[in-house]
Order: sequence, then C-alpha cells, then structure tokens
Amino acid sequence: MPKVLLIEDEPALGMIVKDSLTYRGFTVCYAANGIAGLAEFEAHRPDIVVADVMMPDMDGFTMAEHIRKQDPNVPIMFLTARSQTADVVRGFELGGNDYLKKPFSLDELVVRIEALLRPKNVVNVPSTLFEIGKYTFDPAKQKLSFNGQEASLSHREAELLRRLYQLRNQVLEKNSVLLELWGDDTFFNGRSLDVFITRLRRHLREDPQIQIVNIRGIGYKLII
Amino acid sequence: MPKVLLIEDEPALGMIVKDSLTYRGFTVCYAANGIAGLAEFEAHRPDIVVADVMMPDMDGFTMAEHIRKQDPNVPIMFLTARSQTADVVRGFELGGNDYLKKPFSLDELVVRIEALLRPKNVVNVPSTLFEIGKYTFDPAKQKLSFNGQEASLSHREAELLRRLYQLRNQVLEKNSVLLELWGDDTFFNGRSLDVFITRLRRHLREDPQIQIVNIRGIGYKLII
DNA sequence: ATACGGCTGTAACACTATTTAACACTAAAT
DNA sequence: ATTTAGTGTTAAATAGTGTTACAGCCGTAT
Repeated sequence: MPKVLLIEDEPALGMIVKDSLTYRGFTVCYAANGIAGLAEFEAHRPDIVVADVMMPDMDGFTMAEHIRKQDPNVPIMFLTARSQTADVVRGFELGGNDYLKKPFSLDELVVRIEALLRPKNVVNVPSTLFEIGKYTFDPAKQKLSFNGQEASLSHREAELLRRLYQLRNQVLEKNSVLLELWGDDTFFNGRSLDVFITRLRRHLREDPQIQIVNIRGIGYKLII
Repeated sequence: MPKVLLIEDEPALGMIVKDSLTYRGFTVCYAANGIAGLAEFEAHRPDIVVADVMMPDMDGFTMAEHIRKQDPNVPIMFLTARSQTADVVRGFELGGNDYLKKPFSLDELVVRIEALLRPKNVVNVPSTLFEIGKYTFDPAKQKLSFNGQEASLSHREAELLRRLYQLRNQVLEKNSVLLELWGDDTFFNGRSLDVFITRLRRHLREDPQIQIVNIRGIGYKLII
C-alpha cells in the first residue's frame, strides 16, 4: 500500500487526482501548496511525491530541493503546465525522476507512479544468477557457490567472469576486456589479465567440465 | 550496470535523458556533439550508443561510421527528428540497431535500450563431439581423447582438425584453410600448415586406421 | 631410366605468448 | 599501527607458432 504525497494548488484537480489514486489503492496525503507539502512530507514520509510546479508561496522545484535534503532517494514527479524544457531540466537536476505535462490522463499518472515505485533491483535479482557448470555465480554479490560452499570474488574477478559467461563458448577478446576493465591495453595490463584468468581457473577448478581455454594472441573462451 | 553513451546537441533534452537513464541504473556518459561523442566513446567504451542524428560539426551517422571502425558490435540507436526513410536506412546500413523518432517517451527509450543490450546470440550450445576413428575430439575444449587419455590441442591444431573432419574423406584445400586460419596464403604460411599437419598426424597416430593423406599441390584429406 | 625442379615431411630451432608462483604495493578495515 | 584484501609486477618455466634446413618424393622432360 504505497503512500503518495500529492501537492497541487488547484483544489479541483487535486481532489480528482487524490480520489483516483485512493481508488486504485494508494494512500494519499494531500497538500495545496509547497509549504504545506513540505510539512506533510516530514510528517508522513511518503514513498513518492507528485508535485505541481507552479504553486503560490513555494513552487514545486523549491519544495523539491528541501525534500531532497531530507531524502535523496524518494522519487519526485512534477506536474507541469509549462512545457518549456528549461523548467523540466531544473526539475531533473533536482533529482525529480519524471514529469508529466498537463493535461495528463489519470491512467498515465498511475502507470508512471508505479514505474517509479518499482524497486529496480527486485526486477534484477532473479535474473542475475548465472549457472556455470556446477557453480552458481551472482555477479552483483560477487559470489561463486559450489554445492553449498560460497566463495567471494574480487570485483575484477567477478567482472571478468561475467564477461566470460556472457560470451560463453565464444571468444572473449583480451583486447576488449582490457579496454573495458583496465581502460587501456598496454603490455603490463595484459599480463595482469593473464593473472586474473589464472585466479578464475583456480576458483572454478572443482568442476572439470568448465574450462577457460586460451586462443593465442586473441583472448579466452569459457567452455561450460 | 550498463554504460550508455548519449550524444545529443540540445542540452535540455540531453540532461533530461541523462538523468532519466541514470535514475534507472545506467551509467551515462554525455557528449553534446559528434566529435566529443567520438572522444567519449574511445575513452569509456560504452555498452551502447544513443545518438542524435542532426548535430553541428559531425552528424550522428558520420560519427557512427567512425565508431563502427573501432567496434563492429556495439549497438547504436539513433534519435531522429527527421522521419525520412532514406535517413533511417542509412543508419541501419551503418549498423545502427534501432532508431527512435522524436518526440519519444523515456520509457520507450529505456525499453529499447534494454532490448539492444540483451545478449541474444549467447545460447548454450551443447558441445559437439566428433568421432574420429577411435578418438573423440571436442573442438570447443580443444581436447582429443583416446581410450581415457586426454590430450590438449592448441587452437591452430584444433581448428585445422575440425576443418579436416568436416570435410572428412574429401579434400581440404591448403589454399582455403590458409586464408581462413592464417589470413593469407604465402609461401611461408604454407610450410607452416605442413608442419601442423605433421603435428596432427603425431596426435592421431595411435589409430592406424586414421590417415591424413596429401593431395599434391591441392591439399589434404582426412581418411577415417 | 635418369635427372631435374618443385612439392612435402619432419626435426630442430627461434621467438613470442601464456601460465603460474611469488612478491610488492595500496587502500580499506581493525 | 597492523592486518587484510585486492590488485599490479616480475621472473622463470612452459606452450604455441613460425622458420629453416635438409631429406625424400612426385611428375615429367630428357
């Protein structure tokens, strides 16, 4: 039951939006101007802020600046009648994550609110587990597990393994991985990459099915 | 955490898109024109390029040509106000993988970027095993086994054996294999190929059934 | 048949790339 | 200040590939 703080100075529109959001299952706090909105924010700590830009006494952007100081992460959506991009840019610089031009449809508002509320990493977590032979590799946590045993990889190791996995059974070119991970491909970095390949081989040696084969002068291939 | 290089000469739109992508978890490098974009590409090696087409000093297509020379695989998406199909066709000829007509929604941009980043061609190919007489040859792992004993082949050896096997009992022309594996067919590479044939014969000598016979002036034939 | 010149087979060597252990350095954690 | 994890660097050993030399082979012209 996500909590929405709605700040809108035009009461008619405000009530319509509030009712509509309430009807769709959101808890809605409502304020009619920026100062009141700020007070509501502090009092109720909403999950998302939907704010009109043009309001008396304190506009939406100024209010957003204050909110940002208290919570750098809460998503803020601006409702704007002005279509000048300059204004929208200001909103984004304040960390507003979306904006909606009036007039807007209530459906669109809801869809956008839901998108902003969707925790990004919940979507990602199930997809980030790689099956590498008898191992399971979580590139986000940099963990490699083999029947219950969990080993931590360093960042370099994890990034390298991720690239190898994404191109599994194909050649991962030394060249490109050096540019991506090390930033250039000088001689010494090349040796460094070799060393990391050795380290990954050691990590993966429990499953003899898995091989990191060298393609001389080109790169490496992860065989599963 | 995919890296996006965004090239857009209109600063207002550029900032909006940049913020929006950043919020959704992308790392964003930003450039305001084609020349700067090219420099950013070389410096940061992004996973995907999103480029405006119409820009001062170097247009998106020209920039894409230069990027393609450095990386034939990186996806490029064009943002275009022009709807002329001719332009879009040119973009696709340069290997741009998608285009988006302005004005576009940020959600749509993100969906398309994610689609382009999704690795589509990496499927688990069950490694095919070749039966060569009493030997078993795994071209992916570059291994040759003979009743339990496993020997590693080098990459050149494995590639050569694979070609011989695929044309078993037919002639594999020196000429073509030299072009494919060595890149040209000069005299010295020709001798090199002879040497590799010798090495394969040694690897395969346990089964006298198997022969690599020479066709003078033409190539070799693997007889099983 | 014989000799010739261009192939081919192979060993040996040269040279470069890779593997690996060991150690050095740095930044963070204690 | 000390420990630790992560990463970079070095050096020695090993592996992969290219080059050369020489011996033998093949087809053919004599």
